[in-house]
Amino acid sequence: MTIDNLLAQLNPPQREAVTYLDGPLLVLAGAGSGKTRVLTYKIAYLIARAVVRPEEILALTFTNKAANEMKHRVEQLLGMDVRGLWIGTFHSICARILRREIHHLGFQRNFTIYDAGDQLAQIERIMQFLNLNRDLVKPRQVQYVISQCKNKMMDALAYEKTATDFVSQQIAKIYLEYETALRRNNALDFDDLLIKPLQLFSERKDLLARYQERFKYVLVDEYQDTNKAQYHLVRLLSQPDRVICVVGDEDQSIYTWRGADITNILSFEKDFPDCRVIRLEQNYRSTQTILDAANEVVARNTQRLGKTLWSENGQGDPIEVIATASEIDEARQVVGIIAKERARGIGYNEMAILYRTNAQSRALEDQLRRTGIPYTIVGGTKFYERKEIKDLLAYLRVLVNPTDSLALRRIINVPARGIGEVSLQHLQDYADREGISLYQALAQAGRIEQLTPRAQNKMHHFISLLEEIRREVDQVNALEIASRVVEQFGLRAMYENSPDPQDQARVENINELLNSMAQFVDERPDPVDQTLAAFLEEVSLVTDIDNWDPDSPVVTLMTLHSAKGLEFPVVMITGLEDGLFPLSRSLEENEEKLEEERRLFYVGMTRAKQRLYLLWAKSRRRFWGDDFASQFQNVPSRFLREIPARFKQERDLTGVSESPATRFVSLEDAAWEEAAGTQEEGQSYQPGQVVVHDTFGRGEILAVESSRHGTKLTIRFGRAGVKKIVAEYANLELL
DNA sequence: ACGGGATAGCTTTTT
DNA sequence: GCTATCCCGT
Repeated sequence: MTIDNLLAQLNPPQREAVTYLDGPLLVLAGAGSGKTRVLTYKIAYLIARAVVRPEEILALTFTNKAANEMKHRVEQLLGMDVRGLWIGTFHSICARILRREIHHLGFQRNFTIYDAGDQLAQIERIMQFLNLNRDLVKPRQVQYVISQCKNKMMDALAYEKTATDFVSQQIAKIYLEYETALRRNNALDFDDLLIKPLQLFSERKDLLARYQERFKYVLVDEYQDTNKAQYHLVRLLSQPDRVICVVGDEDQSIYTWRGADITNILSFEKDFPDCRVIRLEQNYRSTQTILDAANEVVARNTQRLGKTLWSENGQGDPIEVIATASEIDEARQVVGIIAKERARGIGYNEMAILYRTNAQSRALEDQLRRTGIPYTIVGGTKFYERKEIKDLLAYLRVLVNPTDSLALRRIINVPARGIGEVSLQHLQDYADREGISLYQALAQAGRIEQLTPRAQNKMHHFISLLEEIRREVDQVNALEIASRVVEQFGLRAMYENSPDPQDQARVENINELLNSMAQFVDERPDPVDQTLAAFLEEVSLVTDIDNWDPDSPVVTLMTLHSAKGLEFPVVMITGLEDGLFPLSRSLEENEEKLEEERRLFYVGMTRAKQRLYLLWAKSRRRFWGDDFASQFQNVPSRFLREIPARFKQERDLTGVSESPATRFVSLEDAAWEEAAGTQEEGQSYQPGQVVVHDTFGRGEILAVESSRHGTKLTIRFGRAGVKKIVAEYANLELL
């Protein structure tokens, strides 16, 4: 395609964004305004005009899927291969840099990437080692603090200095130990992937200069969701010529909870005073009704640069707001909508069901399965978290990086081979004494006097087999290694002859992993790309959404977060209840949290091209609180009220749930319904009501939750803050 | 050393 | 309610 043809396909602001090359550029791209198009065309333009060569471009995206699509699109536009182009997520690009350079920081190139689960396991182990009571701080909390620190680029020593109270001092200790453990294991966690390159570049200016020289043009997608580390990385790599183009939408910033810093985009103009700002406000996706409604909602936020979307797609249908009695009824209504849309000629793959939390998929799934509607669930998957899969992966990790003691510990006695707690402790003591890794100690088991000959023997056998396979690791492909591991260590045999159906499922899962490895190998013609190391990197950085196939004829279920960047002709957003969406924590905390929830709602609404359905349930069973399965009484989400009446059509079906044939799924459910019903006979509470408490005074009910133990109310009092109160025991006066 | 039964803790969103 | 971990008897 010629450059002129290319540019002719863009509207004026898009064209300007593509061709502007005189300095830093900020593109504020509203939902559906062709942001991906601008990025791909810009890359194609840079190459076609020979401004830079493909290998001199660095493009950073939010998902691997986006990266792959953009790359294909660029190749299509140019009609040529762009192999050298650096395009990928921040994490994968950083991993790529580190695989080449990390030896400068004292790590080895074959480092392991720890996911959240590994992180947690490592923290738990350290806490055990330090003899710390789990009641003092929960491992989860420590993990959170460490991650937040890393996102702010605060290392363990710096954190230690700020730790004034006892608990933070303990966390600081764990943090310090955690860092040494990772170093010893030659492992990096997700946050390290972003931080280590920064460390590298600050220690080795020569390397920085090399990469700065290499990347003549830097592009960043979803700039509103970058954190401090990513921000610094981008700034660093775009120097000295500041040849940079960032694209983002502050209204779609939905990841501040994991360190994304909305000020990165809000103050881009301050960081690059001579930058050009281009707004893309024409939306090519949704109907005017959907856009207007979304605009009205998000306009309530204060943290924004501001823009107003418009489209030429016509008014379209009003937004349907449907009130249902329970999550089961809500799911039934969803099924009804799908059937109706099908009759109108909408395909299954053109519909999406979105929700705030993964747990909500369950009720929906039940109904879809029951009615035979084909569906797929994106995210929330725990495939890689299953025991048998983690075990197999741990074997593979040890083969690639024997110093990964976390992985080695996991498999040293799986399947049971007679290396128990005591022997393991002796082994560890020896390793500590000699200052060597657990793996090295294992190789010297014969020299450890404390071990019984029997244990020495078992260890010798185990390590010989590992070593034998390890010799092949770089010679043959990932699949071959894995199948050998499965066969020779008897990972499948462990479950194969069990009568337990769960064990049969484990066998299938192992087969499924081997299958995906076969596919991995098949997809890569070059043996260099088929290695085990490459596979392990892929599984740690690739997510569910990356493998999601938009053309498969099934309805898609996913969280609102996962839906970012996608679009569907028909979108259903479920669980629009105060306390669920927006989630109660954001209501109990501050206005900023609520604004983020609102942006999330905005993201959800703007996924819809033609029709948008918003559903809520008056009563919902949630696995939460002390009693794990309690029934919550809900009022509609405040977000629903924020949509002006002229854009919506409301249907109240809260009273029509009594169709006895399908009403109760089981006796047990009936009991729950009854439990929820009883309280309505006496005093009935509803979120939003104002009550007076003897000691706490006036307060507003935020949530009503009923379980075996009675009705529990979450109330925000003027002075005492948010409290949880059992209604039966408190003398509450309704106002 | 290992398997069975009791029990604690869990669910916000994810690269 | 589910599951991962703990505790105990063999």
